[in-house]
Amino acid sequence: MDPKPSLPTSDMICFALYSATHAMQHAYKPLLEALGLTYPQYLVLVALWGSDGQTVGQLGQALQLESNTLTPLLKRMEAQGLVARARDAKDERQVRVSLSTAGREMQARAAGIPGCILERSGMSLAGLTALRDQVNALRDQLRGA
Amino acid sequence: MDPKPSLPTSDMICFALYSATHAMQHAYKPLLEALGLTYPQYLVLVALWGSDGQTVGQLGQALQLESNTLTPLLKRMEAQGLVARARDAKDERQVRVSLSTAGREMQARAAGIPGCILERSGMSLAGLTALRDQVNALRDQLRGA
DNA sequence: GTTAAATGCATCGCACACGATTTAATCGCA
DNA sequence: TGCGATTAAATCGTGTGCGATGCATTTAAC
Repeated sequence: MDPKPSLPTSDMICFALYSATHAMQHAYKPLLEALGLTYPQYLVLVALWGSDGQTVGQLGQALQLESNTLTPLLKRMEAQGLVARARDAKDERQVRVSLSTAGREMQARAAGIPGCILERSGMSLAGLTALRDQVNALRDQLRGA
Repeated sequence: MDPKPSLPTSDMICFALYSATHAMQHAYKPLLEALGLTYPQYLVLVALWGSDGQTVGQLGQALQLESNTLTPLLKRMEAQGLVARARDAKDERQVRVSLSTAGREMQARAAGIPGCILERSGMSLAGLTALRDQVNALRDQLRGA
């Protein structure tokens, strides 16, 4: 299952994250496909459902993505009619992203997704939470160093 | 730090993996850049250092990648002179990938990388190993269903 | 009040990643 | 032997990701 049992541990944890991320996206894919969304697009919607009208920079902070990734992604979502993009009147350097009606309605249609994934994971909520905290701790250590 | 505290847990573990993977690749990047490698290319080399002359399919099995990802990746590595690609004489459907001299020499030049990452992670070897096993278990659960 | 620096977003180029399809080689079975 | 089914790579199109760069706007300094 693992690429090579003799791999150094630090390489193996990295590969584990790498392949688990792929497996996770694979699990989300059929659920999101039914809504016409990709995984990063879903993340943008989740962020906006939590707080609408965020700037591109705030979304990037939340999702750990740069503007060069977000701009084309948001433009595709705008073309799909999920969000609207508009320069902030106070500071015209900033672009605020807001949910359209279709974008808000998507929340109800996507409501079943987390439960589906939770079930597929075969883990308890407490187990997942603990794992999440450990993975986040590793991430912050690597980023913050 | 997290996108939204109110996110469902199964979404949050997924995002944790997603962002930790990015952070990990970010940590590898400067080390690999000095060798002229990307992270997936490094993974291919690690796999070949373990067992040279694998087929494209075997590499895909090891790295959990499809031929549509591997073929252009391997072609770039061939253009760089790291590997050679040749049809198997016994079964000409298969393409065997073997290390060049430069590809083998890269192993010594990359020897310090796992130690660097281990240090950057700020975790003990045992801690990393335990985390790796949990992440792998989640991945297998998602994949194997 | 004009200029220099910083900020926020967009553009460009490159490298994955994958679903769907195609092509070439091998296998299975009558 | 022959030919459809299967298998292994390669190809095609779309969508991220990110480093480097550019441009417009705002802020700070003088």
